Amino acid sequence: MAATLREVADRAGVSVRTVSNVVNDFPQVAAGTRARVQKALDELGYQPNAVARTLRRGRSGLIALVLPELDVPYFAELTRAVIEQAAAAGYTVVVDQTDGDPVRERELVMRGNRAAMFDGLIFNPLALDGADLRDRPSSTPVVLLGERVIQGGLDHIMIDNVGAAGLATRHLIDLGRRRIAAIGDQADESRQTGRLRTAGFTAALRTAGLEITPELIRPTEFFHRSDGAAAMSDLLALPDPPDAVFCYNDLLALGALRTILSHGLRVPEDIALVGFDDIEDGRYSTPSLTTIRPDKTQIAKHAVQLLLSRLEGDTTPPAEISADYDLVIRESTGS
Amino acid sequence: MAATLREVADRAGVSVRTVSNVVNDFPQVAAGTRARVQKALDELGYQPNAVARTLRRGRSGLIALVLPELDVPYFAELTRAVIEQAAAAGYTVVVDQTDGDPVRERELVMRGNRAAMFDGLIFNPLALDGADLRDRPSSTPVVLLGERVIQGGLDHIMIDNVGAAGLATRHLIDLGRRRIAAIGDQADESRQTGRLRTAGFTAALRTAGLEITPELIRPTEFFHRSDGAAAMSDLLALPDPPDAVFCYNDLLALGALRTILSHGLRVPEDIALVGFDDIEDGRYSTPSLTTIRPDKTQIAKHAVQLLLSRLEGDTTPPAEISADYDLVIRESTGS
DNA sequence: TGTGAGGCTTGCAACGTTGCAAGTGATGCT
DNA sequence: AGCATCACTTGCAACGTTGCAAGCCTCACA
Repeated sequence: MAATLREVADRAGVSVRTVSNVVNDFPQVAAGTRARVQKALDELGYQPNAVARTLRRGRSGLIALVLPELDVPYFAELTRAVIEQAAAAGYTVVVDQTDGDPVRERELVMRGNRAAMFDGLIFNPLALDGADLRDRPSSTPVVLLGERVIQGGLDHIMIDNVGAAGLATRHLIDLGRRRIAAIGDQADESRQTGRLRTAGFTAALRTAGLEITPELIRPTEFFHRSDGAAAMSDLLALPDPPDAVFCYNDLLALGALRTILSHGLRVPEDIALVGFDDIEDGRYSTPSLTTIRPDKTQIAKHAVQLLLSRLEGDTTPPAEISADYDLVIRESTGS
Repeated sequence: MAATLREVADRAGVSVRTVSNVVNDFPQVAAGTRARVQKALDELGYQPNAVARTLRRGRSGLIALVLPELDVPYFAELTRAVIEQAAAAGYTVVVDQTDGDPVRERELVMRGNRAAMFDGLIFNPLALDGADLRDRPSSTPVVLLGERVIQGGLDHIMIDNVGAAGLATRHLIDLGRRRIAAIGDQADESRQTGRLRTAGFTAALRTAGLEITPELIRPTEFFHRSDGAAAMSDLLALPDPPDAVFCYNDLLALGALRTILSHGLRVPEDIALVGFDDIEDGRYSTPSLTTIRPDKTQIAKHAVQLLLSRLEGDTTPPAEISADYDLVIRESTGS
């Protein structure tokens, strides 16, 4: 098992170099020799050693996708899109999850191509910020995903969170709701997603001439179902509960939905609900979930293309690309 | 950037070998030399080249986890568990998804350690069977996950599907339900999961003296929400619809739930529902989902430990390990 | 002063592959 | 016959690392 070029060469009675030429389909090989070598290759079941090849060529054909949490549906769905895009370009994606742990993020991202065997990195940071990333010792190209504001210096694919949050909020306003809550604000300065969406939320309220009520803007530590359920409980305990809620992602919304229904209230009649991400779960909940749909395929496509162009030596200044999004209206706002 | 041992050695005025000794913390290095080398290492920001190291050492510290679909919550949650277990042992997991495509499965699994840079493989096949796998040319250790019956020859972690399906079915019988349906049977001989669960289902009915009604056993192509929704529509269109449904995974159950509720029926009053897998979604649906909970942590732990023991040269005969499971009763069967 | 031991450092080779440039032998042309 | 040409094949070196065993130097002791 595990034949090397050397062994194949001995069996075929040629030099190692000639076997390599056959394996790599170089034209300058006589038909007879090629056949003889091919026979030996088949008989020994030769498979090129990827590690040696990578060392020699300086390219592994692997790109790493580093995400906070794989079992968050948004990331799982994004991962699928990235794998598909990369496969189309002949690259294999390997995925790793950081749980947003700064130590782990740093470990994976900072040690560059020398340490890991990846040609490039697509990275959605939770804890690391621009300063951390700028002085990476490595020269492996990196493309960043997600909403953390990185002050320049690196390629970055994002969506317009302020605009998208505004769109979601306006939809609730247009339905005639006046006491609108938000779930998912984040106090922590380093978590930009929540802050940007809150900015869009309040801007939309202000534009509509509605009052901004701090008690209706609920922070959460994470964006999980349990956070949404807990925040919704708090909102329902208010003397004057909201008649609509904008949740900063679909998991929060699904958690909130569960809480609302278990209090005997109806969605959307009593409380209208909008989420964010358009994960599959939200299409099958009852009621199904109105949500902001970021174009995940586009995000993946941009990320992979940008990374590959860097791999091919593109040295244009770092790009900031905004992906499209739209509002998908479903039952939770009463379609 | 990307300093090599050679460059560090030149800067510190020592040999390459000595730098290597410092990097690897060999004791036989004089304190002064060590300090000087360490200084050079720091100044150049040296990071060992993992590819060269792997080539030399024959170990990469990477294990691959190959799964059908990453955006199926069960697999996403299992992935988290595997990553955690492997990290505890100092291994990094890279994940790849096959979509159950035999070509892709073969490509990833058959070309062995020579081709990929992984020390071992944890593989959940959908399409490949025992015969395919046995004559792998590679010597990379593999541990199989999932319910496909592999006729010996490889390590395999599974759960007792027949028993688990029987447990779920008995629960419905104990509730007094008499017209019990199943969703997720699979005609395709190669998809064992559905067949095993159907075996457990019918065995439980038979034991309880209930009749087996073929029209109540609905096959599906996949185990996705949409398959569950469609199958449930068919069941509701029967002249005499069921009063309980056992779905072969939670996604099927969530799809079925959506269909039931949208027909104005109640769960569990009109139809009781049991799923399988215990994904997080089922804990937050309304009603929450009664389900079979396989011990994912245990599966991951066994898989990683077995793989690592093979890596260390364990040559005991291939193991077949059954992981634990239990029944979690929630609202969908009326707790 | 010679010898051995011990502490520290080093050169060589190898992991398996491929780029480079040179090598071989046969063929064709003058 | 002599020489250039062509088609094909090959050896060497290198990618960056580490195992092995030898080497050097100093020091202690006789």
